[in-house]
Amino acid sequence: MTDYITLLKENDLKATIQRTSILKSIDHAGHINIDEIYEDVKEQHPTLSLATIYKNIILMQQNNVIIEVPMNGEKSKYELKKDDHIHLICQSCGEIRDTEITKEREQILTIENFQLNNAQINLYGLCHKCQKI
Amino acid sequence: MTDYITLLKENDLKATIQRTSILKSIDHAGHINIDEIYEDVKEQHPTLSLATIYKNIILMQQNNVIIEVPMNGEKSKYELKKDDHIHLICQSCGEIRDTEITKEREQILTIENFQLNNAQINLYGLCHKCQKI
DNA sequence: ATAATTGCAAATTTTTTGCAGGTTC
DNA sequence: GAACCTGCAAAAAATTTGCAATTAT
Repeated sequence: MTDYITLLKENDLKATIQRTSILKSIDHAGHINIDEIYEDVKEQHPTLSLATIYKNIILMQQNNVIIEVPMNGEKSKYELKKDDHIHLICQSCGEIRDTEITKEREQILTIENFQLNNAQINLYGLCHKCQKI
Repeated sequence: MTDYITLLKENDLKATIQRTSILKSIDHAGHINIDEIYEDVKEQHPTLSLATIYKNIILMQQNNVIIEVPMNGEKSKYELKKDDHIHLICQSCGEIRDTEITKEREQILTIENFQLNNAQINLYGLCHKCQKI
């Protein structure tokens, strides 16, 4: 993903330098929280305010550009909008890896009397590297 | 579940009236956030302070009495500690239903190179009732 | 040209902290 | 009676708001 301007326009948002910067930061990090975006984005745009980040995070969620990833015991992170997937969160190093919801897995999410809209699956544990330590 | 005093003591926490009240509130609601606990608990114990709730929510999580359920776009809710399970969250009426992670479903949680510790699965959609509306 | 967006500062809301007095075991 | 817990008030942190100036289309 690289054309944030198109991404924004396709979703009925004006392409401001602030928005493309925020998206670049999110895309680059994969999963990132508001404070981290702020630190990140300030390097190129020292005047970009935290209020602008808050406002845009809300707006870009509403317009399906980004997704909130609520975290256990810490601030929510954000990622670029993509199909439902599983987050593997390492409790040792903090790495968040995405993994696909395969067809077989999808069936498992078919639950009687419930019309699924979207799935938020966070698995906490140890990544490959940290298992060896 | 009814014996909150034993539950607390088994997990190395003193059984105060504040703690049993908070647990009763959580247990009764199923899933509930801090403000709701406060409103709830004040009825019986008008002097019970919000600070006490915050302190105890942290403590009871650390001591495995309760679990945080981070929510999309709203404050975290809390539930009594139990085995991993799936939350079915109705986007229309807000109801949160628990459903078991069956043996077949467990397959979704088996992922190469990841040592699973605990699973946080929130499915957003429409409950049976709200599908008909 | 118009409507939307930004940055700032201030307001609000949420969460944490310190400590004197009270409670549990 | 020792250690822990509570409630209060105050502090700190997080988020939202209003508005004049600027920017995107």
